[in-house]
Amino acid sequence: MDNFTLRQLRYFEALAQHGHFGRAAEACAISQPALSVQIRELEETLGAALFERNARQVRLTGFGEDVAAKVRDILLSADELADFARLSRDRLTGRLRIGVIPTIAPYLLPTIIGDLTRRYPGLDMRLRETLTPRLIQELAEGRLDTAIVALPVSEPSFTEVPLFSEEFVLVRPSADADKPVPNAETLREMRLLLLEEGHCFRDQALSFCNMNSSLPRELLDGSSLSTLVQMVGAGIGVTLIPEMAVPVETRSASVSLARFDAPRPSRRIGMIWRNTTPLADQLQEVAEVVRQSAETLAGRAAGATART
Amino acid sequence: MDNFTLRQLRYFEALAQHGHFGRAAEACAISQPALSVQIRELEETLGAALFERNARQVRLTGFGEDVAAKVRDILLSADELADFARLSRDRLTGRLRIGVIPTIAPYLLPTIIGDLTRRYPGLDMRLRETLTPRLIQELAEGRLDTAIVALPVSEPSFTEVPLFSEEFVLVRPSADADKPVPNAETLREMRLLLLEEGHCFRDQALSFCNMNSSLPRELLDGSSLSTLVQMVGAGIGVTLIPEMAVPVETRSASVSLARFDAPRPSRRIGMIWRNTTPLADQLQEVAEVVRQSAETLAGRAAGATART
DNA sequence: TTGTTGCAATAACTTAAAACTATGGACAAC
DNA sequence: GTTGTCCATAGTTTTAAGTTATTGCAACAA
Repeated sequence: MDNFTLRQLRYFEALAQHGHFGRAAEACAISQPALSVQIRELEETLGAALFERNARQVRLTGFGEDVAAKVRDILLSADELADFARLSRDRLTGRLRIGVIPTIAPYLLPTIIGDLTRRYPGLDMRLRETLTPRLIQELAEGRLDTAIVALPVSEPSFTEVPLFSEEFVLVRPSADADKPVPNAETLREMRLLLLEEGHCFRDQALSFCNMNSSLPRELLDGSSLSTLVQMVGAGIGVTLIPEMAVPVETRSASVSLARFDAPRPSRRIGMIWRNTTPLADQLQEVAEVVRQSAETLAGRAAGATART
Repeated sequence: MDNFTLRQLRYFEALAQHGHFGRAAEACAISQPALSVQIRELEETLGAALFERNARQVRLTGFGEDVAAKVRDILLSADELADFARLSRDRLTGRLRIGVIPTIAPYLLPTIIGDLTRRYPGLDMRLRETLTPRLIQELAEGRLDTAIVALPVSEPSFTEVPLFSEEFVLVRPSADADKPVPNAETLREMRLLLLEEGHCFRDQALSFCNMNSSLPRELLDGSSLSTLVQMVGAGIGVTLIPEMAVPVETRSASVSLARFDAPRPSRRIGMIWRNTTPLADQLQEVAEVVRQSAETLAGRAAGATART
């Protein structure tokens, strides 16, 4: 087996360079006998003499010269590894895999991508948009580093940190703009358009009306908030969308917005990660950046809602 | 400073591969706590977590994956070094720098180059032809590994091994073929052509006649044995050449050869190397190959002399 | 020859590193 | 709860690497 050590290779390089045991030892900050022993052991492991010692000088053998070239290569790679580690230390770097639910992703991502790359230059951000159960699964399997979802998730192996709350806004045809704002009960009488099954936002909306997802209802499910708003604009029914979606989704559709009276429906959005992730500290930082991005966005959204 | 060890890198690779401390430790033939400690120390040296440990599995972090790639590279280079050493062990390999004096080189080299490359495939042989003093200097300085010269050299720092003796043959014009063979005294009366100063063979020839090199003589010095023989052919004088040169140098010239009566002039040819060279064992082997090459050559030379 | 000097090797010993066994604590599964 | 798996920690022993002191060899000057 080849059990020489990196230390021996460093000593070897020093001796090859200085051609003198005493000075090479000094350069390595060890005593001359220590160097002699390590060089001898390296020669024994390799099975051939690396140096020719004579009374006036220490010189590499032909074999030693060949070895020296390879040793330089190894030590260079080792130093590069150390450098790489030093540069990565205490810094969020390399790959960061973030999962986001579909009712957040289109509105929040454009902002946070910019904010995060600005905050962490050189970060290789990989984004995944899918439904909560899959995000949870991928996070548990280590295929994601973190996810932005609606809280609570209640997985004991995950840490949750709240980011913000967002209220739900009623979207109804422009014609209804002057009608009174319905409450949870009256909403149940209306034709409520919802996202298809699996979206957490669907359940959150239903829960506001105290309705059960699995009850037989006359339903028209949309695959995205955008679709739902278009359907409302066509006079097919009403829907709820999260506040954050308002500026994007109601820009071009002829619909009217209405805010509920208290208790207003809302949901809490947060970040989750594995309890065991070594990135916990850095993810706390990321959460803070996301929180601020969302705050900025909410300000704009509120403005948009007010104008409508 | 970066003081991780190759051992830690090997353990790291095993753990990255197995994803399980117990099994990785087994693969490394150490106990599980030993592995845990070494991995922890590697992580401390690098300043960041390499693995995420949880109850069911051990998984590389993003940083760990980057490190794993670099570690593979380092370990590969280390293994290559070990392989290279193992292949070189006990085998004459790589560069071998041989010096030869000019009165031997043209006759011996063609044969021994062939014999040595046949005997040591992959040997990178580098030949140097020059006068003895320079060979000695270059050998002492480590710019040659060995030299083939006339013995004795009497350098206490060199080891000498005899290869063979060769007699000197008188070369005289064809017209003199039937004259009696001169002895040392009568030779002194003839016009003796010699190599220029610096060639050991010049001194060896002179010493046979009990003449001093520095004595004022009517001389015509040649720069090679070939030149001398041509001059003899032109009737300018007589010369001595070593037996080994006979087949090559007298092939085309119209000269006659004569062997002296006892005591015949001769010289001993041998190989020398630094006492301290680690190649001593291999050079002994080389000497044996050269000796046999010379023997073959001498047989042919004797045949040629007889025929003339 | 005979010190003397410079330098690497060796010896004897100490300190540091790495291994072992035994045990503890977290967590998932039953 | 209880059990089993698995990694971390503790305490101890073994091995590796370093120290100082000394020896031995070769070169050089007297």
